[in-house]
Amino acid sequence: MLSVAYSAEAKHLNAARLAPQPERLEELFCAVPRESFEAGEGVFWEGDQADHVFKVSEGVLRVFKIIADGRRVITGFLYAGDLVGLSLKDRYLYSAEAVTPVRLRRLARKPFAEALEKWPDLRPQFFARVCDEMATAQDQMVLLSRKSAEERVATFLMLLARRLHGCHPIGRRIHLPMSRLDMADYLGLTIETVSRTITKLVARGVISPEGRHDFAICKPGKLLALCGDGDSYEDTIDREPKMRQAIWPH
Amino acid sequence: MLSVAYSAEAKHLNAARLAPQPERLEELFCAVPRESFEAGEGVFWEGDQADHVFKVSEGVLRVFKIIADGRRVITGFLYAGDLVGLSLKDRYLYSAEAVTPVRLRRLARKPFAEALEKWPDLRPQFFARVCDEMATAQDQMVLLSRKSAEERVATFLMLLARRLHGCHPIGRRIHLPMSRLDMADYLGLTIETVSRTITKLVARGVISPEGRHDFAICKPGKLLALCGDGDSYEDTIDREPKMRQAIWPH
DNA sequence: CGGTTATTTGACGAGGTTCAACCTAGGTGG
DNA sequence: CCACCTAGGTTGAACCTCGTCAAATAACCG
Repeated sequence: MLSVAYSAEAKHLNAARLAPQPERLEELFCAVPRESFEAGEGVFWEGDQADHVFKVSEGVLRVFKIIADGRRVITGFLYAGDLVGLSLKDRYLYSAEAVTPVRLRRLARKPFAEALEKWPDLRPQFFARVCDEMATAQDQMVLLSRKSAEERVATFLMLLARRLHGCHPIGRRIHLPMSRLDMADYLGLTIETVSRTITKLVARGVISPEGRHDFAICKPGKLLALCGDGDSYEDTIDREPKMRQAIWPH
Repeated sequence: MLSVAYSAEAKHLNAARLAPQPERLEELFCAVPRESFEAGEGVFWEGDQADHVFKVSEGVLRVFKIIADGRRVITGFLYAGDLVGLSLKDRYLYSAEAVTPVRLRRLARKPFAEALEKWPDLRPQFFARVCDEMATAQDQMVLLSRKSAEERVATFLMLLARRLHGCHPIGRRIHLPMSRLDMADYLGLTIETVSRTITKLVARGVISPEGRHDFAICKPGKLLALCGDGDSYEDTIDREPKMRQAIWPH
């Protein structure tokens, strides 16, 4: 935890002192060896002492919570380069499991926090990561709160497309490493609804299946429109009066 | 307020010198005057340059996003003592409006960031705030993703009860300053469903209305059970085997 | 007191879930 | 090399929760 950082003993700084100053947050992790996890294997569990911060180096991780009756909510999928366990205090708020075979680097919280104290340049980078995490969480709240099944699936596909090849996923293929159940638990739907929605998108020629876990995006514009994010300019103008009524009921 | 007294005195003593080191993050805000907003008034808008950080000093704020068709998602309600605009980069990710008449203090981002650099003691406090924000966001994702209308409303009431008087809301009254529409947009429901659900809870004697915006919690245990969080210890143990099966489908 | 807005209540329908059957791919063993 | 087996995925039909539309009621404000 950050609060212990500035009172750290010298011995905790040893590793850091020997290492050159990292230029980027990610480089902190280069010193430690990589650990491997098989698909389905757990990395840590909700409620565990949050001793470590992780950097995914290969593969995909799912992060989730369980509530009554065993209902599961996947709050995110993490890809190579993503950091896990940043915005935590003493306990993990969620569990993490490997979706695919995963390799990751583990850094104890203490040296991580010490590095942040020692090298101020790292702090904005750290902060930016946390902000991204927050922004993602907010988008997910929007999705879960107000989007239809179709919009949810479209948004998810768009998200993966963007992650895999920048902002112009035209005609590109996307790979869905996770099961339909994972998707469902991420999108707040059931596997059946996810499956049906995908079928519908395929039928309309928006995407085209290339095996069960790969799709080609045939109509990226259409897919974007289906996300329901309403970021087109005309839309904004057209709905202004209606919005005012809805937003400011006073 | 204590923090006001501290600030005034310290400022006097250190007139021409460096500002005094604030003991707490919140005290940073004591120097600036309070601004007032009427109910329904906007404080900042999604997409605006994120120049300031705010501390609510009185009243309740709602924080929300708008998507296509004017659909609104309220991502949070902020009460006295809460900080707004912490986990942001250059632009606000959401809009903020006053639910009730609000008084708040505004601090420019730059001095805020400088204070964080200058006084390391503030950083863990800042970090803790951000973590709480994240934890809240995750709980909200769980609510929106997997909870029934009844569970959502119960969770909301419980949240307010806890905020108003600690962890034991037995027999206590809660005040809902926001409209049913606000509640609906926060819980991912419609006003009608919110209304009906409340009516049902009243009919079952779980809560009892005292005007439209005040309720007494008659059966806090029952209300807690209705939240669907399954956070009782026995529950966790009992469902362990079932969970494992659900979590690792491989 | 009258007009306005928020909330409640009712009837109905749609979107999504549930339950169940079926299909498909990938792995295993004969 | 093929048949079988199994887990994951798809499809169908009934059901149900919640959303929609409409009207009634209750609080609010001048």
